[in-house]
Amino acid sequence: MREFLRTKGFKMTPQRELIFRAFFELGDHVTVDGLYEKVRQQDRSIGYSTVWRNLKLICKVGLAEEVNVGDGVTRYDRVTHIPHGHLYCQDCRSLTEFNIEELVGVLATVAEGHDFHAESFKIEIHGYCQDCRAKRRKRTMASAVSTNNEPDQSGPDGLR
Amino acid sequence: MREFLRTKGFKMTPQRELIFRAFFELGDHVTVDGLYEKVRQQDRSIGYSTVWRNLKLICKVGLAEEVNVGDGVTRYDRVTHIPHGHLYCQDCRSLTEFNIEELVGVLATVAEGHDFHAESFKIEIHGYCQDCRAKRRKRTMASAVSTNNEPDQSGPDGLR
DNA sequence: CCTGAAATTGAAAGTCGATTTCATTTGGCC
DNA sequence: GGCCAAATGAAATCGACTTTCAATTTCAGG
Repeated sequence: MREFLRTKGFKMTPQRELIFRAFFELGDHVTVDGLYEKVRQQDRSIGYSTVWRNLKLICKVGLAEEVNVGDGVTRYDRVTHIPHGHLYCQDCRSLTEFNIEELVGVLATVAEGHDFHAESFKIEIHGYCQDCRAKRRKRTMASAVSTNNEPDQSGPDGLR
Repeated sequence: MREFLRTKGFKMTPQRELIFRAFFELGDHVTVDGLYEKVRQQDRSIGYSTVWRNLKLICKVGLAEEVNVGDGVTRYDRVTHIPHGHLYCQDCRSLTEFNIEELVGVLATVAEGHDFHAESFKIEIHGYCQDCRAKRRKRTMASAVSTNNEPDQSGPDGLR
C-alpha cells in the first residue's frame, strides 16, 4: 500500500495507515462518521478532517467511490467493477447490493438513443427491508389504538 | 385547487396561489432557488421559506416529488405515474427523462427476491449531454497545449 | 544520518442548502 | 364581525461537508 501510494505521489503516515485499514475492514457503505468512530477506537487523536481527507484520497486513487442515495449522508463503497444497484431501507437506512449486469445493457442503449455519453449508472430501490417491516409490525401490534408511528397524517404546516 | 387544498385542511393564500402556479409553469426539475426567483418576479415580498414550505406542501398533497441526484440540490418533479429515470449531465447539471416501464418489472423481481418491500425505483445515468460534449470539444480545440480543463491530475492533498 | 521541500495533520472556521423558530398576519367557518 | 388555526417572512439554526492555517512529519537526496 505504501508503495502504491508513493507511485501516485502520496506519503504514508500512521494515521493514513490506520484509516485505510479500518476502511477495508468496515466493508461497504462506510460513512465518514462511521469510519471516524472506528478509527478513534484505535487512536483518539485522529481528527475528523483527516479521516474525511483520507476517505477522499481512497476514492481518488480509485479504491472506492461515493454512494449518494439522497438522504444527506455520503457513503463510500469499495470499487468492485461488478456493476450493482442498492436496496435502500428508508427506515434503518441500510444498503444492500444487487447485481445489475443485465440492466446496464438496456441503460447503455437508452443513453445512446439520447446521444448522451454515459459515465455511470445508478439504480436504487427505496423501500423497507425485512427486518424493519417485522419490527414495525410488532410495534404497531403492541400499541393497539396507539400513538401513530406511521404515515405523516399531520395537519397543515406539519411539514417534515 | 383552492377546493382541493381545503379538503386536505390547507388554506389558500395569494402567495400560495402564485407559488403553485409558478411551479406548474416551470415544469420538471424545479429547484427551490429556481422557483423562488420566478415567484419573486411577480411579488418581491415573498420569502424564501414560504416558497420552500409550499414546495414541500405540493409534495405532501401528492402533486410533486423530490428528485435527488446527489449533487447537493433537491429538485422537484411533478408526479406523473409514468415511471421514468433521469439522464444527469455532470457538466450543466441538467436532467432529461426517459421511460423505464420495462425495467420496473425486473427491479420488482429483485426486491422480491430480497424480501424487500419496494416503494420506489430510482434509475439515473450520469454522464455528459450532447451540448456539453460539443462545447467541451470546442474549448479543448481552441487551447492547443492549453490550461488543462479536464481530469484532476492534481498532486497530493489536491482533493476537491 | 542529516536536510529541506512537499505532504500531512488537527483544530477551528467557513460553506451552503435545508429546516425551524417566532412574532405577526391572514383565511375561512361560526 | 370574531375567533383561532394556518400561513407568512425574517432571522436563526442545523448538519454534513470542506477549507484554512500553523505546526508536524515524511522521505528523496546529499
